[in-house]
Amino acid sequence: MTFDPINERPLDERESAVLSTIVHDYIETRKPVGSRSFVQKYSFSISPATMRNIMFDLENMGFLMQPHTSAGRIPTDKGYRYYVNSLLENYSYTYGKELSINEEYLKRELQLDKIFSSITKMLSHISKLAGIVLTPRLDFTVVKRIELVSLDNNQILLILVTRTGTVINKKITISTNVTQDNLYDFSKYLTSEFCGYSLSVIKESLFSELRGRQETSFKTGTALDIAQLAFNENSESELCIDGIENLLRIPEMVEENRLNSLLNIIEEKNILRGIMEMSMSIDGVKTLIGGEIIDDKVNGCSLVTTAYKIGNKNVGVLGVIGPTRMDYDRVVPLVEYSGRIVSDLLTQMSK
Amino acid sequence: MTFDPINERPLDERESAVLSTIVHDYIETRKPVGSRSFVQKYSFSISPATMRNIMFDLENMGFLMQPHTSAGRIPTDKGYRYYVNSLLENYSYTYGKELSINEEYLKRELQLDKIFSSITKMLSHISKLAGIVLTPRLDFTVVKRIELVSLDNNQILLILVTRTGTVINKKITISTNVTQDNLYDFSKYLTSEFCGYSLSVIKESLFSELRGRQETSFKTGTALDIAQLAFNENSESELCIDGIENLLRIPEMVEENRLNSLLNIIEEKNILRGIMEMSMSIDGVKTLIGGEIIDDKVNGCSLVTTAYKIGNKNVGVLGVIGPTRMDYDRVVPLVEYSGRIVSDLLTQMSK
DNA sequence: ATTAGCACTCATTATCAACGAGTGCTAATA
DNA sequence: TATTAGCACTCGTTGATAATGAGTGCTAAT
Repeated sequence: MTFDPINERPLDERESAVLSTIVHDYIETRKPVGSRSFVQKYSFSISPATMRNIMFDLENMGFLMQPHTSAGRIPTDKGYRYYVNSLLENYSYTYGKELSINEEYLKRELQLDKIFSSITKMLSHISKLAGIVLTPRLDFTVVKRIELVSLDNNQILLILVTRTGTVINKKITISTNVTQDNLYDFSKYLTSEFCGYSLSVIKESLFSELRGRQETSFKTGTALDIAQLAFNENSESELCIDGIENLLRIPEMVEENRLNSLLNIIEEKNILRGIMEMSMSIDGVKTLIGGEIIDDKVNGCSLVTTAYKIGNKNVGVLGVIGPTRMDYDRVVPLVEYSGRIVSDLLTQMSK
Repeated sequence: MTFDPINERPLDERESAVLSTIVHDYIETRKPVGSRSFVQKYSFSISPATMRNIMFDLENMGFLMQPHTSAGRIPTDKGYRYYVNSLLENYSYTYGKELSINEEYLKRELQLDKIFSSITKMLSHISKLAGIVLTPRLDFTVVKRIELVSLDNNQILLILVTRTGTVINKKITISTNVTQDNLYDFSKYLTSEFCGYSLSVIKESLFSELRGRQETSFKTGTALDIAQLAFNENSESELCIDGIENLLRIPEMVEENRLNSLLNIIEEKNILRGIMEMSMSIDGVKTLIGGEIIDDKVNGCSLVTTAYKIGNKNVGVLGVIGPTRMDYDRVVPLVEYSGRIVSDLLTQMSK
């Protein structure tokens, strides 16, 4: 793409209004927008010819394109970008309760990962697109209780109760034989020592702590073994996606193989995770349109995300993925609102 | 439908061969089967005219139908039924490893419900249709350890370790205040007393047991409270479904609103659960074709299921749901084989 | 019982014209 | 100078018509 100073001038008021209206109309109807009917439909007080001139300019500046000669115009990615930007500028952040996210239901979820898959489901259900949630890294999880339960002679179940009241299970295998009573003692010790700390902190201090400890009813060597296995794994954040079937009902997704490219990206979760993680450090809603997601590897898709917090700290990202021609007017507030709900929920639970 | 004795005669050898081949061909091509090309393609040593006569008879008997006059024939549900029956008769049960179900992976799953959702995923992935699994009722789950962990002043986490080495969590809320040490004691008691018994047995005997008990370090009243909350819930089996998006890629599912009726049934999980439960008492693969699933509420779909066991006891059902025109030659062995794998796995894990 | 022959049906495909909504360009206008 | 009317042109969509071809049922001959 060559840089052309003429093409980079800011839009005047009328052009801006026209562009936004065109994008809006196209999102609504999925039909290329033509000058004559467009002027009529929106009662612009200019003639179709003038409209054509404006459209011509907007096309030259890269905001619009024609599917073929003698067809109306449709937005380019740049056009959508302009639309979304002005949407975000004038955004009121007062979206109502009509989204009806069932907080009570979420609170009752016991299993940590289930909370997030529930949120994913809700996002997809309300948006009628695919919901996507990046869970918090376990490293940041603050632990309230640590319990060890003997399963077999050499298998131990580690149960972490998090500050939010959810539960993480992990099975570990050791070589030496340990009695349940020993484990009770060790559990007590761990809980009293590390209650209130995050997993990453525990990981750091546990080993030095253990080595320094003298009097114990439990062999230090075995304790170290257990601790190592229990806390040493680097706990990645997880990526939940749900509602892909919604995308399959969207015509522009099904036509051609847009679908395939999208499904590929979705299956290669690491790529998507990387993209999501970039939103982690940003407050507010972030949109990625078309090629912005990942250079031209995915076409015709947009990703709307926002980070969610525990307290003041951004811990994860949630959002929606769908066709570029999605209803940003609804999706952006939905994501924004969901982010706040989830933040509130998690913050409240961890008190 | 009127009963017509002529229509109920058994098929002779040639008719049988023709019918099976027609069904087979239609499953392969999704094109109505016409006499002339059909005779050619499969080198039948009869003339198209004779083939027409046979087809005419088969149509009269209800095995075939014409989408419109002057089109070839396609199978009716009854036709599919005949095909599947003869498939099952000659079925060798020696299907190979090419299905590549990742047993090792499954074994590592810690959370009980995750095992079954993994199995569901695999079924859908391999069959390219929707996988469906009815999990065992928790009542039948044999418990190996029972642990109680105090969360809050009045919240307790119940952890059941099952014989298969998986874990069930449940949060319970009581009114009185209990210390963790008390809970340790109670956990020990519960484990020593009920290790090896199924939840249903525990439920029955726990209360009388507790009431009869005299000397205890733990107030009997509170223990009863906890036990009641912990074990009293009637634990239904769960229905996992995955891979619906596969169905959306199948043309005959998308055309018309077949999809809707199917999705409705899938969302009303109770209906489907009832249907699945009927397969529980049957050994071997069970197929339900078209209207057989549930009288004409779902059209054009088939359900292939088999029960799976722990030891000798059927505990759950797994299978595949897809269009009536599915590849039974592959799906039936897949389901059969998966059933055996899962049975082996669960049986082995519970030793 | 089988088959050749024949008239008939009907979905599919190709062709072609008419239509309409769109465009760019030019010249007249406010 | 910006706007607009007018005009020739493009091109996807629609609808009618005809040709094609794969299929059928029926009848009579083998």
